[in-house]
Order: sequence, then C-alpha cells, then structure tokens
Amino acid sequence: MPMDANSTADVMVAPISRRSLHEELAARLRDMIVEGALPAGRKVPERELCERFGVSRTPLREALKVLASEGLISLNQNRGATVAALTRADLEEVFPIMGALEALSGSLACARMSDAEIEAVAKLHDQMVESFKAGDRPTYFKLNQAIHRAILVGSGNETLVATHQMLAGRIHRARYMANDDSDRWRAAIAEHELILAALQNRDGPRLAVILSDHLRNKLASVMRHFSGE
Amino acid sequence: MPMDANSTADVMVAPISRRSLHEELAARLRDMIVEGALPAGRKVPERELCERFGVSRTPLREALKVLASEGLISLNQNRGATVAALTRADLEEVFPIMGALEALSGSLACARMSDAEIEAVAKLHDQMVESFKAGDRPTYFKLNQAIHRAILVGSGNETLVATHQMLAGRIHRARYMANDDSDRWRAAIAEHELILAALQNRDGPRLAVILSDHLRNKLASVMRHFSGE
DNA sequence: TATTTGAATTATGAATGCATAATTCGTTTT
DNA sequence: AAAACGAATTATGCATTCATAATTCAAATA
Repeated sequence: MPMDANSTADVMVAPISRRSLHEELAARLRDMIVEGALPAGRKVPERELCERFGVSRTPLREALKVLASEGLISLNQNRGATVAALTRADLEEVFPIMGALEALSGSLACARMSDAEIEAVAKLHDQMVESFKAGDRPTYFKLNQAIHRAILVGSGNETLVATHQMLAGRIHRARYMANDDSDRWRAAIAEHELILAALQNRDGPRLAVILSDHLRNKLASVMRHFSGE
Repeated sequence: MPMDANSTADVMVAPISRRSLHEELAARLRDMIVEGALPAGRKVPERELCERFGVSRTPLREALKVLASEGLISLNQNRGATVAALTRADLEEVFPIMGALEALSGSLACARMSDAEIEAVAKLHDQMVESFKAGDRPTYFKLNQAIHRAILVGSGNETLVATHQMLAGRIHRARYMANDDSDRWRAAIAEHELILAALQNRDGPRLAVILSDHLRNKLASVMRHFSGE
C-alpha cells in the first residue's frame, strides 16, 4: 500500500476523544448546574458525585476547582462545595457586563460577518419568530440563544465568546425563568427585529446600542421574576 | 472579665490565614507568570514545582487546573503544562474586550463614585504625571494601573473587576513591555488628562469613549513592540 | 427542657502509590 | 551518516491512603 511522504499528516482521523477525566467531569457538572439538575445552594458532596460518575476523588476535585474559578460553585475550606446561588446583586452585575460584551461583538460582527452568515442569522430569526407565534417557548429560547451566539461568534473574537459564555453560564437559569412573561416576550421580539435590521445594514454602532439595551431590558424582566435571595 | 451576649461576634480577630494549598499555589504561580518569573512557553514540570514549593502533586495539580481555566497556562494531555505564550491574535482579542469592560466601568464610576474617591484618583493622576516627568517608568506603570483599577472598583461591580483582572493577567507582560516608547508615553499622559477630566465632570458616556480609545491606542503601541509569535 | 459539651462519625485536604502515556537515547538498519 | 526502531526512563493521570477539620448526636449540666 503505497503512501506519499505526507500522507499521514493529510489523513484526518476522527480525533480519539480522550479528554482527561477532570475535563469531562467539569463539562458534565457544568451542564448539570447550568441546566438546573443541581439546584443552586445545594451541597455537592464529593463522595456522592464520585459514585455517580464512577471516578475517584482526585479528578473530581480538580473539576470542582475549575468550576469554582468559573463562579459556578463556591468552595468553603474544609466544608465542601455548594452550587453558587444567584443573588439579585449578581444579576445586576453580570447583565451589564454581558451587555457590554454583546455590544462589542455586534460592532465587530457588522464589520466581519459574511453576507451568508448574516443571512443564516436572518433564518434563525425567522424561525424564532415562528416559534414565538406558535407559543413554543423552549424552541424560542434555543433560537434566541443561537442568534446571540452567532453574533458573538461572528465577531471573530474567541476570547470574547469564551468570556461571554462563562458569564452566561452563571445566569442561565435565571434567564430561562424570566421567559414566561408575555409582555416582555413581545418586546423581545421587537428588539430582535431591530437587531437583525442593524446587522443586515452592518450598522455596528447601532447594533451595539440595541444589544446593550436589549440586555438591560432582559435584566429588568429577569429581576421582576427573580425569586432568589 | 464580663462579656455581653454578642461579644464574641463583635471581636474582630485577625483572620487566621488558612487558604488551602491549591489556593496559595495558584496565587503564587499566577504572580510568577504575570511577573514574568516563569517565561511564556516554558514547560512547568510538576516535579520541579512541587520541590520548589515543598508540596505534593495533588494541590499543585489543582492549582494548575485553575490557572489553565484562567488562560495563563495550557495543559496538554499527558504532556504537562506550559506557560501560555501570547500571540498577536491574543492581544488583538483581549484589548478590545478590556476596552469594553473599562468603558462600562467608567460609565458606572461616573455615576457611583464619591467626590472623595474621585479626588483620590486625581491625586494618583498627579503623582503619575510626576513620575512621568521624572522618567520613572516603574512607578508610572504602577500608578497608571492603580488609576484604571480605581475606576474599575469605582464601578461598584465586583464581577466586572474580576473579569477585567483575569484578562489583564494574561497580557500583563506585553503591556509592560510596550512601556518604553516615549511618544506613546506622552500620548498616554494626554489621554489620562481627558480621563480625569471626564471623571471629574461625571460625564459617563464621554469617559467610556475615552477609555475605549485609550485601550485601542495602547493595543497599537503594544503591537508595535510585540516580539512574540 | 434548653443549652452545652465532647466523643464518634463523616467529609475534606493533602500525600503517596500505581498504571500508562510520552520522551529520551542507544542501537540497528538502510 | 541519517533515519528508524525500541528499550529504558521520565512524567503525567488517576486511585488510594492517611491526616485533620467539620459535623452529628447523645449525654451531661444548668
């Protein structure tokens, strides 16, 4: 079987997924926390998690350290880990930051996204409007997130995406909660019309302002429905 | 010795500093990396660090995981840790984000800082100008950082401070490097005059713009002097 | 009976040990 | 001599063990 000099480098083998255990654990726990499977304030004893995942404490503890540095859990000396509970103050801190980050992403995206990519966002937008009309909140929520993410990714700034995602993880549950508010829902759709229009016009400064306002309004809605401390 | 009912709660004992080892190690390593004691790209073998700090591998590895999640080092499966090397692309990604964060902080600070706090910034500013005139770059650099930090803290948004600090850690060395550029130095002083004026006038929107521009100019200067990949 | 005390239990912090992947370096082969 | 192969070495990933702090809970005391 003849092979040319560089053949091994050219063959794209499926990457043998061998994430380290702590990485895999961090990802799983992150999902569990963000999705609410581990409710806020809950203690997360190492023993229990080790048994559930079938691993030893070492990689689990490494994962917990990472999640703590992401702000998803809090570690108390000799007292274990608890899922970080969101306070009103947290939300009031995080939303403006996400607003600033999304504003920046919008500004960059207007300059850097291809027409095809913008068209793809428009398609997501239309689907989102459809699920709004159908009253399908879960799908609406997913498409909404997809749009914001597409603009973020469209900025071409991976660090920006990562930073935004980290903050978004902390407040994911709160955002979803506030979703059952019909007035706000209508308003959000209207804002998204403006977002799409600004993006299609490649009006960066305007999109930045709209996104920032959008997040501010979202915060107000979340705060109205927030039942935490 | 009579004690009233709540006396134990009222006595402010010096907090017995018992950070866990991984926390202490993370802090030390973070400093070493940020200050350049561990040069970028350098391998950091666990064994060596364990001996240097006199600890076992377990807490050290936990600290490495945290630093990796902060972007200060990169972990390669079964191949250990290396101090993350900054690329031009990294700088081009991080500076705009820091610009957006500082812009937000400035906007908030104009609304929330007390007159006394603003006066303190003015004092820092004057000292900074003095060290500029004296050609004392290290002191200038410290005061410069102190001013930016004061505005960040003045925003009253701890998450904002933490997020900014994380990004700042990654690019600390590059920022310092670019400091030996007399033209840029003069320009930076001029920009800082504008910053102080906007803050004293509590003109949030203007301060936001100035800070964003300031960071953009800083990036340009850093890029001119950047010798990395 | 409520509060306090302290032994027993449990959970976490850190060190050590073991398995395996990666690297090194001497040997072989062309 | 250069490249390639493979055994020996080294470093890392994970599990286990040991030490110690925190918690629990029953007994003692006011």
